[in-house]
Amino acid sequence: MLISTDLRPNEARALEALFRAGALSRAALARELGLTRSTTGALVQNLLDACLAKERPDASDGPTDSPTRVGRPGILVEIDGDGAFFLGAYVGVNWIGALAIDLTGTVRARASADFTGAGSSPEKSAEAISDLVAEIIAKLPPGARLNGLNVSVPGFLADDGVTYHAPILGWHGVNLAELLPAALHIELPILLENDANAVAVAETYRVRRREEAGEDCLVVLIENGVGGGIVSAGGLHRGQRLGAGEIGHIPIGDEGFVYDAQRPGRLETFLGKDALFARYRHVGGHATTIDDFTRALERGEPAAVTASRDWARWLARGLATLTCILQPGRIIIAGSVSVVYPFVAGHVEAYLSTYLIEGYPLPKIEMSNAGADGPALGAAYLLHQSALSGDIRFPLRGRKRLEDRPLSPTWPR
Amino acid sequence: MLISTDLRPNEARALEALFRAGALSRAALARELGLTRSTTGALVQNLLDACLAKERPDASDGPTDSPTRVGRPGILVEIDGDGAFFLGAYVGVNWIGALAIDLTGTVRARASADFTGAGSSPEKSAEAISDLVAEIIAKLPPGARLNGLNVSVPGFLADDGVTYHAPILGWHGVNLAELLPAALHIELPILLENDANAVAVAETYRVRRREEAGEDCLVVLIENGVGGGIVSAGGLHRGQRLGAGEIGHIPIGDEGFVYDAQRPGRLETFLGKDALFARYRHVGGHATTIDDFTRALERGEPAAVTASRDWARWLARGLATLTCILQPGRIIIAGSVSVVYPFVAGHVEAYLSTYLIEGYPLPKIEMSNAGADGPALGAAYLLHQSALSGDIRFPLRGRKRLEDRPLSPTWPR
DNA sequence: TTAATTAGTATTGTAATCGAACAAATTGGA
DNA sequence: TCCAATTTGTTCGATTACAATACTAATTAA
Repeated sequence: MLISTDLRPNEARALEALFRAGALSRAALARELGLTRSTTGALVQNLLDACLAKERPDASDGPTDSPTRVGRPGILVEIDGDGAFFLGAYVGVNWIGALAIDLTGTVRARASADFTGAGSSPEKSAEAISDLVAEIIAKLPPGARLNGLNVSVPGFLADDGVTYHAPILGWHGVNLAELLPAALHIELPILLENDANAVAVAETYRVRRREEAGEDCLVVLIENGVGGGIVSAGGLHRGQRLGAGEIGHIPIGDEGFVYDAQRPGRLETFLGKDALFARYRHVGGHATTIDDFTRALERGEPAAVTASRDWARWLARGLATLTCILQPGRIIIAGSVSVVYPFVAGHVEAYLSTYLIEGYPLPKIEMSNAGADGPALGAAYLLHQSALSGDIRFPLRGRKRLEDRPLSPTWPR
Repeated sequence: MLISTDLRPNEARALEALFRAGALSRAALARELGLTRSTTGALVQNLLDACLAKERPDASDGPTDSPTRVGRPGILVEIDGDGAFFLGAYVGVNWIGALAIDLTGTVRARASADFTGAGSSPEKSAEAISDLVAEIIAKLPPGARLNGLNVSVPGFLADDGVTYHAPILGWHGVNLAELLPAALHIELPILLENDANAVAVAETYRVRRREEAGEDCLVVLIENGVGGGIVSAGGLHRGQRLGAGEIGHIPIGDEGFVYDAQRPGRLETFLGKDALFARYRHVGGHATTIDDFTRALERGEPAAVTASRDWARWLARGLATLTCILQPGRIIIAGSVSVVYPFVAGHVEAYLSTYLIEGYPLPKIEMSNAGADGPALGAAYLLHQSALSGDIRFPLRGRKRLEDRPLSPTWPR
């Protein structure tokens, strides 16, 4: 009676539709998927048996389909969050974080720690991640099925296609995917992802408004380095070696605000945190933290205003380049330096429009929502997305069917 | 017995596999598709009945699968070219062209004419295209089934999502997809495509080597303007309004080789034909055509060498920007100015590597193959691709099944 | 000549889906 | 209050695409 270890195509599509909509009746789901009600009924029954979906007990809320409608009301079906869990982690320059989301995409547990990734070894990073993962697992319901760990790092895949470079962490040829399993003591699929890509997913995966669903989106992540994540047609544009979006390195001026002997004038040397503060000091400013800098901006300190306007001009130039090449519908500014953006939004948009041909559509520019969770959350979302799209690495099968056959990536408790 | 008007999924996959391989036995096709021989046999029979495939009479050539192999030899099945035809056209600044490919992707007819698109009206363009299309259809076998016309233009979709801007043609808010049907006197799906995108498809669609199949590729089309086409995972990256890849407009320097009051220093003002010749004259050169310029390069004329090296430096800078953002595996230089590239290939690669971080993979840089056919050929290939991937706008059904039901996009003769 | 191997086909079984019919639950009138 | 209209969910064949198996056909190697 029961067969394939992974989701069949329409089961995956049903879960995706339920994820997007939150909850649907069988009939509404049938319309969504283009199947008949009878087929959908059987489909839903399978998902219920597998503990991947459940019927919502309170049929009270009605704003799902249409209000005050004739006919027998449907029974709302929604994803059962406890059906599966996905782990995301982030190795940053100053801190490290991890979190778990459930099958509904809700964050169920998070943990973080100060960690000087730059001064430490990849082995230490693996151990730190392992500790955070253990901490998180303890907060999840007993018997929770873990479906993978995705770690986002500020780096890119090396030419060998296996190891990672993360100059900003001092990593050269590191294979975290090999280090982690040893430190974890759990068998779990391990993936790595670029941090800006992860943030891009975090900002775009959970789409509320319908018109934003298929929208192309560019996320610009500004810390000390500057990274970019490109989401097109709902998927990441990763490039040939999963290293697309290294926008911090595009040559854009002759000389940046901070000195760089190797590649002077690249975007990072104008937009990164160090660059901003170098410029700020150059025009007479004194603050050394982003918080102090924004407070100086709030009270209109001339040096801060000047530095932020200079920053805005180069940001606009970078965004113009990116817009010409990618034509995103939306650009999201993320990272700790992004808090400067609201002070100069008008300037950036004005500069940007002078760079583009008339008639060329201007992207919407927005601030990030995910905040510090972004990198780890996006990493976890990527696993969620893979599982819901039927990726065989993340077989979604629930408890009732579980008895028939052993499932490897389960956390025994 | 007969059912859906379009291709069923595995029929489409089978045609795609046959297209890539050229010809396959049923058994080889079964391995390719991951189906059983029995299923594939039925699948092939359907394609034969529909006149979309045919058995190759000479079983003589063997280099399809493996040589000197034991066992009963298979009967090679290949796509029946006459099963369907696709039209592609190109409206350039100086000329206009059109061609027809058959279901195997082979060019079966072409026609072109001098045409000053810049000085003329969109209505005239539509009429000129219509004339060329009539000329082409006359060369095709009687009863040929036409499956659409795709016109590539050096322009981009306007903000309204319907009309096109092509400043270089003097087009502002032109809806060629509405003008064309009236001029054509045939009912035919009409599509428009950016010319650089089309060239990108022309350069990448027909992949011979296996390792290049899924490769990300960037095509840089250098005429007077500079356009880019981005192919990722076998599909075009079109951006939000189908206008991605307008790389000629990225701000890259302070001032170009040619004066531009509106947006000085954008890539086009360094790399376009006018820019190259402006630089050439500036350093004392006299030639006025690309042919003369390359001849000057061949005999080592100092002015030509200087101009080409300056051109190479800015090309490298542009490619560095594009490589950081997109990380293509391959970059193809196309357009009439591209013939300069072989003279400075070494310089471009050397410059490029200085712009990129160490460890970052360098893309392969190649010259275009498609030549002047590129824009129209790519446009036609896009229709071919849509049809083979089961797009309902291009229903592939052959003659035997055709009797049961009227098919609109057929050319009555 | 025979064994091994591979290609193609005929037959049968099965999972996914559709279509039609029907019972259940609701709204809106009469 | 009752009944028509409407929508939901389910049941039960029929259909379809595919797999599994067994068989025949055509070739090479021994």
